Amino acid sequence: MSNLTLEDIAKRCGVSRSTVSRVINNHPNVSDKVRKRVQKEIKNTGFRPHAAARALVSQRSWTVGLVLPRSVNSFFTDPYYPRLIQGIAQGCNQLKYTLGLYLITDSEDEEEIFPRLSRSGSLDGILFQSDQIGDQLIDRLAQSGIPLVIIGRPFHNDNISYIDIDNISAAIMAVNHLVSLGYQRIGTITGPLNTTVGIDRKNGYRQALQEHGFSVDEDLVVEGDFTEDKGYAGMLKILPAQPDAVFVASDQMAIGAIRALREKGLRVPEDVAIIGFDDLPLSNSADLHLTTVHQPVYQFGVKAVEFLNDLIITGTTPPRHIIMGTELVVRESCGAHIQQL
Amino acid sequence: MSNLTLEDIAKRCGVSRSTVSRVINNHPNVSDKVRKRVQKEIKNTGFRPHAAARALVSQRSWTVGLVLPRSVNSFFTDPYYPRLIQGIAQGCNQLKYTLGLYLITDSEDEEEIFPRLSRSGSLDGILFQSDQIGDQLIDRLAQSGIPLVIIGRPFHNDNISYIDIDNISAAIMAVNHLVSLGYQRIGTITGPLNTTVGIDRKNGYRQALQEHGFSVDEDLVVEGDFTEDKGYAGMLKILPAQPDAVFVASDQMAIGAIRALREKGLRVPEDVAIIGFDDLPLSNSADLHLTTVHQPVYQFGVKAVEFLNDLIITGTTPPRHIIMGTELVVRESCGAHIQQL
DNA sequence: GTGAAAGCGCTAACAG
DNA sequence: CTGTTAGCGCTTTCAC
Repeated sequence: MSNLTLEDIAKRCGVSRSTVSRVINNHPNVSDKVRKRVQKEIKNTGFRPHAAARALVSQRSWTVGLVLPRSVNSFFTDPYYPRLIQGIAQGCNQLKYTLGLYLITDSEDEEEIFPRLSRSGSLDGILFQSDQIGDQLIDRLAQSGIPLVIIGRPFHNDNISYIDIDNISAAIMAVNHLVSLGYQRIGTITGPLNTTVGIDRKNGYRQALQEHGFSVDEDLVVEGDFTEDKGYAGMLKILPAQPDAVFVASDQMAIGAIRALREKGLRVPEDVAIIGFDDLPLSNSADLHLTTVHQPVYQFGVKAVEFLNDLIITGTTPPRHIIMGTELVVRESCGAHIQQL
Repeated sequence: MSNLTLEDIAKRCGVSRSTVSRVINNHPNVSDKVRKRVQKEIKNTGFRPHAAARALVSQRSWTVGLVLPRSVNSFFTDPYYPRLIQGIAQGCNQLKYTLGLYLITDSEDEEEIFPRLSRSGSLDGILFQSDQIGDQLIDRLAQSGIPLVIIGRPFHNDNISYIDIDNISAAIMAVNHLVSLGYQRIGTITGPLNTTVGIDRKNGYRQALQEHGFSVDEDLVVEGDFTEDKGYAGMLKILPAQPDAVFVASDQMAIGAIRALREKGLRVPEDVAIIGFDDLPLSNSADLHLTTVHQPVYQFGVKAVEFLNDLIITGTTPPRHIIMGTELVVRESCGAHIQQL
């Protein structure tokens, strides 16, 4: 329908196409009278400037890419990603970017995606979910010079911009809380240990324990992958070691862990206290008042886009790191309310 | 990095830019010798044609948009959407489209998005999640002539292309199965009744009952919204009417419903049989062997993109409708295995 | 089989 | 304040 061009609008208004362009881009140098006339015509005709033409001449596509590697297998199982994507979408809306979504699915060679991402003119910048497998792709992208923000701390390459939460401190905070409540045998169900988030939270756990003079009992440490099933299985596996409290690296896993506990006839927090991580809406549902580390997922997404926009405008060097804070949300599953009686 | 142009490659190879263009686009009229030389140079330099320039001249952006209205509040709660998006992403990869994601978030006026979608040159076509609120946006989009496929049956406008599953037949199939197992008081927890999918599944339920000569007891019908919480609340609400079986319009709600049942000390399926809808991975987890209607969410997404691609190539008229099949997956929650003893 | 030339629709100097 | 002009990088006739 809208196959009008700048030229068409210009003719109808009896001005040149530059003037119309100026009106569209809010340049000051247009008389009010002409501006009004042109604006009216634009509105009446429903004219929209051609995106590709604009992108070509201005070398800005106003599109940013979000890359989610296939190893993010909790994508359709964990509410974390949808929430993150909502935040990112919101950030894009605010800054007038279009969001291009690049899910690397099983069948696609990760190699294949590089040309699509680096093709000049299609993306102003890239948001890339940190991931071990994708790390060499990240390096290539960084070298290509395209503005790039890694979501989460990347593996090898600290010489690159990223946004993350302080997972180590957050885990320490959680475990400290457990210690302060008097628990003696504190276990953990970790995230996947081929991700920095998994590693960092685990390290925080160890660090907190050590600071309090506890030794780390490896039987109390089980690797998970953020899925509920692994939370369930992890708790089953950890139970023989007789924990009195467990720091579970995601709420989704905590739900599985609590399910395992209940099936064994164990009560939360009386028999085993639980602290989760994420604080997504599900964490405080009817039968589950999970004490958890709140991370600002949505705001994190918004911020990531703002950060990327910064790099697009001001350049990618030197690399910068944004670390967002977390906070402990104390509800019932850690047993704090019992202690206060 | 890759600020090379066709012209640069041409020079290095001692040919014209037309020839390089031909090589890139696999035109036949290039001698093997030259083709090889150019291909090698492209590979060596890592040259990528400029997307915007290409889009401008060919009037194809190779991008399709996916629009998710804000009323889809189960977006970050129900695994359905992530799975659908995976399918769509896969379809896009196959057909070499980039996927543009348009989440309409609370704060954004739905009006505001129309210009972004209809801006010429940015999108080759649009996938739009059916939704009551968005329906007028759908009409405007359709009128603008852009290739458009609605995901799910739209509300008022049958004069538009859409892809859906046969929700009515699927619900009938589910309820028939319950009837054939001898249940007498079959209830339903519906989807949101401001969506066609919610309405259709409810109508299928009624229809099946009526075909078998059952009257529809309104106390056995409760409106839900696809979230687990509403499944939980819905079951609590329906319980006084003493159902012996309940058709729950989504697995996510079924999980909540079963939770409610268990809390009341009721067994599934002995006391109340349950059939869900979706058959996402969660439906067959450790403690939950849900009988459910399988819908091919992932393939549905792939198919939607293929359909859209068809419209892009062959034109949007006349509108076509694709209806994908579903099947009943009998597991334990409906009690069929007990009957067989 | 290959090159020259035109032009997609727009922005941004540069004149005036 | 406004118009003219020159491309942005590519595809595609049209000659040869």
